[in-house]
Amino acid sequence: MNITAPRGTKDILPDEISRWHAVENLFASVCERYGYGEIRTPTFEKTELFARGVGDSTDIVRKEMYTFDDKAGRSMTLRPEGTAGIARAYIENGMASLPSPVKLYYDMSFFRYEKMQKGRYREFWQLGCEIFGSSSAYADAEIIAVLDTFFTELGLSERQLELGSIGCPECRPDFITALRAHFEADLDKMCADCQERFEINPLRILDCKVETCQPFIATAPSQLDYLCGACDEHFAKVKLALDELDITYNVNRSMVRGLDYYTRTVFEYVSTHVGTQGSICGGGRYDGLVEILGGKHTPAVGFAMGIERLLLEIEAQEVEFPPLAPLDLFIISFPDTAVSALALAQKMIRSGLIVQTDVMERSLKAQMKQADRSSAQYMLVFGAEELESKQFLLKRLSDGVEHTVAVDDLADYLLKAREK
RNA sequence: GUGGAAUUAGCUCAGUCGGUUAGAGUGCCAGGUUGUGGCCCUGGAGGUCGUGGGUUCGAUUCCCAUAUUCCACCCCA
Repeated sequence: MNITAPRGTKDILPDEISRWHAVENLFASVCERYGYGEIRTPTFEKTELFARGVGDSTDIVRKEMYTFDDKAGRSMTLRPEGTAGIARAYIENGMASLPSPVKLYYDMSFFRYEKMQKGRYREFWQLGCEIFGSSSAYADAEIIAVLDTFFTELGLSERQLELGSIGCPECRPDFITALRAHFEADLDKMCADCQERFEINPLRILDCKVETCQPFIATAPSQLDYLCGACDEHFAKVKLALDELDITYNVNRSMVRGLDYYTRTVFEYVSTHVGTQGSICGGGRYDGLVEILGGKHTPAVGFAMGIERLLLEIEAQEVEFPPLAPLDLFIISFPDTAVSALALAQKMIRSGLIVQTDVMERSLKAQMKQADRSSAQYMLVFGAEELESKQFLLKRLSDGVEHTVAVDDLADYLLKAREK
């Protein structure tokens, strides 16, 4: 083995791709029914976009980005997430002048330099949605409704939605002050990471999993108790809308987000099936992002869902997919009819059928075996006699029943056979 | 970034207490006579035992390094 795929990347082979297509096609279908349009942004952007948009203090920006200088010496970065690039595109393309709200969805791959684990890759795919221009809690509710419909139609019955609010620039400082006050006294009894978090971002202490820190975290105040009037009202409205939509959720009093741009509503779909990477999908409101990137103040809300993790979850929950369309016909030929068989296959394929014929110049028996393994519905042997008579003995592989069909009726016959 | 485990055929795995040509199942290819598959039988191809060093008369086996994957942290989708 000479050259291998770079660490953290992987090939998706035909065997697996049908599941990807099923997920991606369903997602597109659901999004379009909710009135979202697809957007694709560049694979790399100026580094500054992520430094500003995602946040300098985040792990993503500090240690996980694939950053390089291009030949003109400009710093570029492979996109580590989608929202910053989409917000940039929203501003740059004057989408603010489109009728509000602007609803977008995407299906793109992202890059983060992380240590490999199950459900965690260096190039990974996300499906996501964004709504720009609405500050209403109903936009938050709709974003979650999109996901609920998607999961329902996918057949993913087991799902857990964690919901919280991290407040806004008005009320978060008060909460952080309260957090610091709470932890300060016992800080020396907590882990080294937490002591560092205390300085950099006390919110992160709430995420700590070290055993000895738990007692202090359990008694810590919650952002939910420190929401300002407007944030509190917003959160209540989101919950009300979800109740009305029959979407169950668990109010999580200690949710934290890794990206700086989140405000107010945050949510996450979690699972126990995808290793320690419990989060399948995360999202929330980011009212400040467009402004941070130089646009007009534009409220927005969105989510991103990891396709690889979703597929792990699908497998764990044994979700069934509709089987692939089977081969309609396998044409078996002899050396003197092989070219005619190719032409016949071409004709059938252009009628919309799925057809294969031998391109190995194999023996009759080997072709029969190939036809069998291809799980074709029908096969026919195309020899000199058939070339002469223009009649084929069509054999149904499931039971061996044979019918004589004229060449001109072949396509119709097979198309009708599909309907059974 | 920290700690731990694994790595033998395309795939799933045996095995060698250091010793001739490293095995199985499955998959792949062909044959079992001339125009009809699945089952069965026979044969074949396919491995520098992850890679590079070291110890040794001799290493796939022991030691070190490195790569990759997995697990726990960390982080996130």
